[in-house]
Amino acid sequence: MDRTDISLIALRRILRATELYGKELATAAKLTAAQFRALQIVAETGRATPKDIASRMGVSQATITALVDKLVARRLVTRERSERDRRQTNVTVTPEGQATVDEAPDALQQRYVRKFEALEDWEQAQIIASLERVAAMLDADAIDASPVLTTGDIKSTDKRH
Amino acid sequence: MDRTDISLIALRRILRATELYGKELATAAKLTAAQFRALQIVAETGRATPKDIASRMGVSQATITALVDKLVARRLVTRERSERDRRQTNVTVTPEGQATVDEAPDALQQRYVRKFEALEDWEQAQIIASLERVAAMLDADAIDASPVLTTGDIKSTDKRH
DNA sequence: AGCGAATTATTTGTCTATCTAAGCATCATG
DNA sequence: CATGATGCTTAGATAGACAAATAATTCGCT
Repeated sequence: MDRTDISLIALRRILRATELYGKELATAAKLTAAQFRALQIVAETGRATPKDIASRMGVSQATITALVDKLVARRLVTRERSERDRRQTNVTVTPEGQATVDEAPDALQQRYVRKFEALEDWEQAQIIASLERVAAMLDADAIDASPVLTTGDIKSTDKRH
Repeated sequence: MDRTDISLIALRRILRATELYGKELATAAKLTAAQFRALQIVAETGRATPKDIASRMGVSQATITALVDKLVARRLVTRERSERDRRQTNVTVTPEGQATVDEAPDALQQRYVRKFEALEDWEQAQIIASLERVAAMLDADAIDASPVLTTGDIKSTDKRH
């Protein structure tokens, strides 16, 4: 088996682990994976418009409407018309919603974070270089990928507004 | 922003690119992503039982029944009772099904393969080491990750049977 | 040999996610 | 102010997923 295959297999393991993690996380939070992702996006900065959420998740706005409906019903977010532009809706995380995200189980990501931080400097640097290299090889271009898998203290690289 | 965050962002880009690739692939093949994945699994060794497919995809058998129904309707696979164990069903890829997999569009993976192979030896080695490192940090353990994103010439690391 | 338990697949019913198309309100601009 | 663009929602459709129930078969044990 050549190196290309080996790298694909490792990649595949990463994808699979992440997917399973998503389900695990969602199950523990009593939400579906999609709902949890949406909630995370909102919680990241405290609020977001459906449009933002849709583009971050790569789905249509209609999907977000339904998703937000469910989150509102669970009182994890609220929905209000924006003052600045009354076509827009602000989806705002509630304390409960924030708590749900914060109390997400100590699974994959935290495991990853802990292990990553335990690495030697040079090793961290190498991994970053490699991951960025792979990401560059994979994505055609300009994909929005701010850290949804937030570690809790990242501020979104604010984009227009 | 610290290194952990940077690495998470890169990881996120990889995940996203791969997800989008899945959709792209499926659209081109006129199948949904799930259907395509199932077909790939069957095509990998020519046949598979619903049980195998379910565990490889991480979903229930009931889901596979419905998925295989659709693939059968499109004549991409056939279904017959196994001789060895008549509780089992063999899902076998048809020439059309195989062709569908083989003719999957020249998108992400091939882009990746080409670029990866163009790298210097030391760079390939570094990427592999990093990816495996990350995979190990992410997956709890023993996750089946044989190359579904097959490059066309990988034989499954045969497992019991 | 025969009975009960386990395994494999399917059916049925329900829920969620997702899309497209269409609609409504609002903003921006000529 | 009329027109078109933008942001969101609604409506209707399809797909994926699960749990529970069912059926067919095989296995384990006495």
